[in-house]
Amino acid sequence: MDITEVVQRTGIPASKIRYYEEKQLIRSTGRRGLHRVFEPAVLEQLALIGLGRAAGFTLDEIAQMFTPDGRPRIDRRLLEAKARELDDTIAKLTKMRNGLRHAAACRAPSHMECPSFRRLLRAVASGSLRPDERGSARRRDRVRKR
Amino acid sequence: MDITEVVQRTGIPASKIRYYEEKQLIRSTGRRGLHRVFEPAVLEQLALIGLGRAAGFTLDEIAQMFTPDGRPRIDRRLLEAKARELDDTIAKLTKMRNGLRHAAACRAPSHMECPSFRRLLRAVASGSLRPDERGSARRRDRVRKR
DNA sequence: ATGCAACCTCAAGTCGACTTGAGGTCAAGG
DNA sequence: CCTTGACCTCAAGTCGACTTGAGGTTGCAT
Repeated sequence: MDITEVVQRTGIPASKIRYYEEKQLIRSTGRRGLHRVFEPAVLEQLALIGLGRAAGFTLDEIAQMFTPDGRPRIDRRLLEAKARELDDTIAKLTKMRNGLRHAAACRAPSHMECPSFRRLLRAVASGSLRPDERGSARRRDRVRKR
Repeated sequence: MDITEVVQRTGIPASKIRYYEEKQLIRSTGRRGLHRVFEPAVLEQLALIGLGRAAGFTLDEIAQMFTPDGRPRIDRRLLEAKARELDDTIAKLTKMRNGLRHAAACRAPSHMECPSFRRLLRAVASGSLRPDERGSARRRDRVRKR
């Protein structure tokens, strides 16, 4: 497979694919002339990277978790730690989603009158006031506006 | 409350608080001389912003969802859309976490032999190959390394 | 009244993750 | 054989979200 096919099958721009290769997150298996040649497995690897990014991990963290051929690294401690970060993130997101959903549905005149929304505020204020002190999943970056 | 107290109670650096004010995500209610004065409610608002960021929303998106005093905006359509983005993100994260957790626990000699991990790969490759085409939660940004 | 730590502003810098552009090479179709 | 369009490299630019630093002002304890 050449890079164009990878682009077509994944929707990921070529520049990003080259960048990932440069960063050692994936590998091209050879060249036809100048042109990179990829194994089909790269499709799965790219999807995995996408998932990792969506999960809030940095490229460096993803590089730590998986080898450039998409297999998980053997460091079980690290893997379990990352899983726990995700637990934490998932819990937060769930809280947030419930709050949003409720705010969207609620018919209270002002949302401050809505006990459910106030409950979210209290939970947020008590639980996660301090920003993640230690190694939770990382923040996301800028919007892709096409 | 002056900014120092907000810093102490939230753990958020003053620079960030000023930045959020500049960006209209929060408001200081006055000045004592030069010094900003904040209402206690700002603590909840900051926590809410933190939650939003952790959920992968950009500051602009958060500004859209909440007023500078921390109340949800009335646009129920938008709020529900954001909630759905979160559903999607949560589903991905859960998949990822399960994969990671399994990889950490699994005793298979190579992870490629592990049916459970291969199932993750297949799911990832089929489901989320195309990067979020439209308005899902956004990527996170750089690591804070202290 | 005086000092000075702590606040202020505003511009510039940083960081991760990419994208863009200039300039060059080459595989493949005509 | 000769285009030509798609690919290549490498440097520089961009974007969001902050942080840092220089230079200035001031609430408040002594």
